[in-house]
Amino acid sequence: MARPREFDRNKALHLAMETFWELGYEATSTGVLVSRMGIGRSSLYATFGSKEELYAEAMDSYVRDLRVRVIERLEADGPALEILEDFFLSVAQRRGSTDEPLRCCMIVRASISGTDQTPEIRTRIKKTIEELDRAFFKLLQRAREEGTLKTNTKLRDSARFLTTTFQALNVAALAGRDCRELREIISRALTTLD
Amino acid sequence: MARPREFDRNKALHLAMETFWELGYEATSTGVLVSRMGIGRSSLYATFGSKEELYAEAMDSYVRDLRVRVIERLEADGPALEILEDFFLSVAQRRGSTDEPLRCCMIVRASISGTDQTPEIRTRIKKTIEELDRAFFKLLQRAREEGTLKTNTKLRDSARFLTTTFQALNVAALAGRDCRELREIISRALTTLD
DNA sequence: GAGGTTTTGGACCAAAAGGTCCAGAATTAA
DNA sequence: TTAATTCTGGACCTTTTGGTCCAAAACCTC
Repeated sequence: MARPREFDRNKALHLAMETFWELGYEATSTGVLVSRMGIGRSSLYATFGSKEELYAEAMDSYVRDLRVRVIERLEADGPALEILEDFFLSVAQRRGSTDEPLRCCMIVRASISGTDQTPEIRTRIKKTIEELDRAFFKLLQRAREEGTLKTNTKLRDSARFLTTTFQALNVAALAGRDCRELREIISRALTTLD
Repeated sequence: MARPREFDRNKALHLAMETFWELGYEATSTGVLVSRMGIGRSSLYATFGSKEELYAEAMDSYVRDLRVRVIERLEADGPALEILEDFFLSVAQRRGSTDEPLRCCMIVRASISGTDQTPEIRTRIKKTIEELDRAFFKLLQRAREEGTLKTNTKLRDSARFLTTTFQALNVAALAGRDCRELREIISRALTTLD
C-alpha cells in the first residue's frame, strides 16, 4: 500500500529482547533500545507501541528461544535420565564459563523485579514456568516407562523441583558459585528423583 | 560543637534499607528515599554521600537484619535437624502468606541485577553467602554430633545446597508457587542430607 | 549574648527519561 | 504523474532523575 518498513521486525524484536535480557527492564532506556535495534525512535513507537509493550513482546521472543534451547532439548530422543543429566550439566558448564556474559534468565528476573509487573507479564511468567514443569514431567514419565526411574514419588512434584533447580542454578551462578559447586547442586537435586 | 542532626541516622538508614528492599536499586529514586526516610535532600547527601553509598550501607543494614532473622535462628539451642526443618517451613509459611508483601531478598536481587554491580556490592554478596553457608554447615555439624545425621556426604556441599535452596524458595515464591509447593521443595531438599 | 559550626529545607541544575510531532522520503494504486 | 499512504529521522516536549547550593536555623562554647 505505502512505504514499506525498512527493517526486519523480527530481527529488531530479537535485538530488543537481547537488550532487555542483558540489562533488565528498568536499566534499558529507550535510547539504548533505539541504538541497539538500529532503528529510529519513531519507528520503534510506531511498530511496538511503547517500551512496556515492546518488553512484553521481547519476553515472548525470549520464551520462544527458551523453548528451543531448553524444552526441545528435553524432548530429544534417547535415555531420559541421561538427557536430563546432560541438560543440567550443560547449564552448569555454560554458567561456569567466564567468557560468556552470564545473563540472568528473563523469567527469573521478571519474577523478582516487582516493579515491572503488569498482569500480562505475570501471566507470561506463570505460563512459562508451567511449560517447564510440563517438559520435565514428560521426561520423567519417559524415564519411568523406560524403567530407569523406579519410584513412587509424585512426578509432578519432581518436575516442579527440577524447574526450581534450573532457576536456582542461574541465581547461584550469578551469586558467584563456580562450576564445581553448580555440579554438586545438580547431582544432589537429581538424587531426589528416586 | 554545632547544630546536631535532627534525625536518627540508624532509623533513617533502616527506612532506606526497607525502601531498597521493596523496590530495588534502580526503581528507588532519591525522591522516594527522601520522603520515606523523612529527611531532607541535603541531609541525605550530607549524611550518606550518594545514592550508591546509601545503597551499600542499606545492604549492610539488611545483612545485619538477616543475621538476626536467619543465622541466629540456626544457632539456637535444640535438635539441629528440627531447627533446620522449622526454619525452612517458616520460610515457606511466610512466603506463601498473601498478606505479606513478599519482597525479594536483597542479596538475590543484587546478585541478579548486573547493573548496580560495584565491586563493593559484589564483595558484600559473596561474604553474605559464605556466612549463610557457614551457618548451615555448623548446624549440620551439630546434627552429626547429635547422631541425628549419620552420613558421609560432605557437609560443606550440603551447606551450600541449603543456601541455594533458601534462595531458590524465594525465587519460587515470587514466581507464584504456593505454600504447598514450597513445602514439597523443602522436604525434597532435606532428604538429600542423608 | 556572640562567634563559630553544622544541619536544614527548598530552590535550583543539568542530564536523561519516555514519548510525540512533523516535514520529507519511499512506496503502491490509479 | 499523481494521489494516497506509510515509514523515517530528528527536533522537540514534559517529567523525572541524581545531585548541588545557599540562606536561615539550631546548637555548643566561650
